[in-house]
Amino acid sequence: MKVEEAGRSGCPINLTLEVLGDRWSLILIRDIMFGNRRHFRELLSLSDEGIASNILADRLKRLMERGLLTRRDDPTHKQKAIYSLAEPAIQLVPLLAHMAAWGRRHMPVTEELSIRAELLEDGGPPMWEAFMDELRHLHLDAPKPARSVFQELRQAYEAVLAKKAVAAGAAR
Amino acid sequence: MKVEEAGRSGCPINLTLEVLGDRWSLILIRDIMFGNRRHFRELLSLSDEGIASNILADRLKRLMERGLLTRRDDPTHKQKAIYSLAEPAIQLVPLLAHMAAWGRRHMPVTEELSIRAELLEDGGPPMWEAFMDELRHLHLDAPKPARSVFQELRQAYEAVLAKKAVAAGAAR
DNA sequence: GCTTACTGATTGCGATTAGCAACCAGAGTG
DNA sequence: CACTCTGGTTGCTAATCGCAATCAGTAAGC
Repeated sequence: MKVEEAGRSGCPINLTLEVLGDRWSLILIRDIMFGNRRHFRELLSLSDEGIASNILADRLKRLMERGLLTRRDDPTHKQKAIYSLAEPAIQLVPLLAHMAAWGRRHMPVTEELSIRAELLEDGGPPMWEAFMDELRHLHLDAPKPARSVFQELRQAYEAVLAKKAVAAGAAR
Repeated sequence: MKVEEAGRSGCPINLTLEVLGDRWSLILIRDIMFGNRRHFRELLSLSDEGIASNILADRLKRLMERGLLTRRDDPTHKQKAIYSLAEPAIQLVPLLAHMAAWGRRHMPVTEELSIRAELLEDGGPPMWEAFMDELRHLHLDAPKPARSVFQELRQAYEAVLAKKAVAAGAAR
């Protein structure tokens, strides 16, 4: 039982790490943000990294307590919940873009999983802002913006998959 | 004994998290980077967050294995080691700047510990680049750049401390 | 109305990790 | 010689991780 949780220090980097400094929180936010996974089962079974259900439940709870996620009932199913990004989580877009850019440069990433990172890096802050506006539409009740970064990312991802399929076919 | 460590997925965000996704690695890099702490004891006893010596030893080893830090002997003391940032770690500057900016906006930070974050945020990419050049001088063998972001940050930090001391004196 | 599948979780349990405290040997200092 | 400082290591306990099994409530098919 946690008695208090005042944090180890008032340093902004430390405090950010106390919220996001584990191996799953940002993975979850990534999946909700870029994969638009809004239900428990989607996050559980579509997870590339294979999160366990108890860890998922725990992280969702923690992220809600810290104000990064919100949860509401799904009207189509009385037991279904919809998880949404709160504004602080939406503002992680630049951070995630930088993280992805760093990983792409220094880690053995796969092409299809890093094409979106490349796009986001090239797009820079204007693209991030557009994406954040779109997320505010999808997760908060903001109006729908003209540009859909979400669609741009998806199309680029599918183009790579298609290209790889062609290459695999030619090699046969 | 770890048999293999191929990673959970080839996603750049995931791979970055596998290296930096814990509560101490980035704290260490922050202290080496912004505090210029280069020895084990400095990192151990000047740590605001109070890292334990075994955790420190483990993280230093891990970060060296992953290519983020290097270690060399200190010529002034045969038992002393000097830890330096490698290029991949230096390239974390923008990431840390964004992390600090996010923390400053969404977490209960203290003024004196966030003034440097504010400066780095306002300075933007040009300041980050200048800082990275300076780090390459301090940690690799690059030439000394004209601008010293390090000094700018330190002066701002000390100015806040001085201001707080005056305020405390006036309140007495 | 009965079965079957799916919903967001919870529980049990072994393995790993975190973190505190004590300790260590080698090196320099007075 | 005694003392301090160096980068660590060891032992121990508590917390956390992560897999598998399980759960009760809901909806849909028949």
